[in-house]
Amino acid sequence: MEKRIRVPEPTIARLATYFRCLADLSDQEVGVVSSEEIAFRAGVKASQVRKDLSYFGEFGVQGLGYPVPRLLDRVASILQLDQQHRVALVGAGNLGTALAGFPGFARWNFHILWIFDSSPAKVGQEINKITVEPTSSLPRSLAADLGILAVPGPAAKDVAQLLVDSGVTALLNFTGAHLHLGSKVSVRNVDLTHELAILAYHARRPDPTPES
Amino acid sequence: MEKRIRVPEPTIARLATYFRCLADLSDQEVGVVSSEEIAFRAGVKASQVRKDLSYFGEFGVQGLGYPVPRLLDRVASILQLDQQHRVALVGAGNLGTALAGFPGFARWNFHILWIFDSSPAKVGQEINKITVEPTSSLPRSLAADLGILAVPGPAAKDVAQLLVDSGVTALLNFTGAHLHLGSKVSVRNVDLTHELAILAYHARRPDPTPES
DNA sequence: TAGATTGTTAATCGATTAACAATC
DNA sequence: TAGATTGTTAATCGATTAACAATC
Repeated sequence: MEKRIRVPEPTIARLATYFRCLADLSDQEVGVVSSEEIAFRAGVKASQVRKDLSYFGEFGVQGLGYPVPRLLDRVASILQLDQQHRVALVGAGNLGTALAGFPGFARWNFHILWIFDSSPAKVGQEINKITVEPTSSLPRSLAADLGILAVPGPAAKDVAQLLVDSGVTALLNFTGAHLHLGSKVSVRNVDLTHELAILAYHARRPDPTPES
Repeated sequence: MEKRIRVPEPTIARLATYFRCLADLSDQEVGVVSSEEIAFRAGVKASQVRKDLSYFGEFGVQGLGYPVPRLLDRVASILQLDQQHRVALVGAGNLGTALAGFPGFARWNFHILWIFDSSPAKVGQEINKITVEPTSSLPRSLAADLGILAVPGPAAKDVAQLLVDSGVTALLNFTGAHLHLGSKVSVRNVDLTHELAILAYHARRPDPTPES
């Protein structure tokens, strides 16, 4: 790799998949793995794997493959999974509460350290050892790098801005609202009704059988 | 539109966004809307909107725009949001319970009618008026078109197969596992740790300032 | 009619894939 | 060395965008 080329977003997403595969291989004490094997597990082409990795350096040994522990470390470092991430969660309804206890987060080094809700009934309660604070206490300096939005749709824009003003630079948005927060803030939207709608389009609709 | 051309997957995803915008416009009693306005609300280009719609027919009036009620109907029909969808949910943990009560679903015509869990402690409980049944009662004929997988990762593959054997043809998968279920079954993966990992990559990493 | 906006074609852009020289 | 697999280039593929004729 010579020039620092822009890394495609799909590459980043696949890197997370590779990370999971590599963690599995590492658990199984596999020492070396080929791009072919990673590709098979991740459901992509081998050349895709090599191309994706090549954006970040050369991690393999020709004729052999990739040393699992080393590659796992490197991928973790690229995704910054080798450092703790402090997460602020807004919305302590059913979804927010489920997210607060989501077992996968801790294993990937994500730690929800703040929970906010606007309902006085929720404020003061403990969820997963965290005391729920009033959303009205925002904005304030939070030392959080990530934020999760699990509030009702109409509140989304305001709460998102409160989080940004509190220093959060990346947001996971479950509200279905379209947020415009400027280019300094990354947003990933998880829209559950959208997902079901896409599935509804496909359900029972056999892929067009090419006739002729 | 003449030939039945393959519709790109991103187009389907955007259609769901347009649907939401159109529903908003309809609530506001707006009668006609331009591709420009839809595009602005959806965060895409106007030509993208027109291209996306053109895969399914001609819904606009030159010089004027699109009649909102008619277009809303048509988009709903394309996504099959004009008919009820029966959903089977497996996994009644925190996440599953939150999904069972997710307010957005009913509004989009998705109805969770079955909830399964493998834990005897959960079976027999009522969640949102639905009695939790044992996962071991699957497979059986379910009259569900969609399935939601909210079980722990290791159980994912088996439970997915049980749902498919029960007649489900589309699956929303929260387990993070990579499912291979053949081409007749659509799968959408929602992987929360992946999303956070992608955000972690971007957090505090200013977009590469071109330094020329 | 003049102005506006669609539907569609063609150009552009960017990502995926195949192919292969480098090399362990 | 012979066999294998990487890293990278070039070809392919598919989606986005711009442009504009059609037409309300």
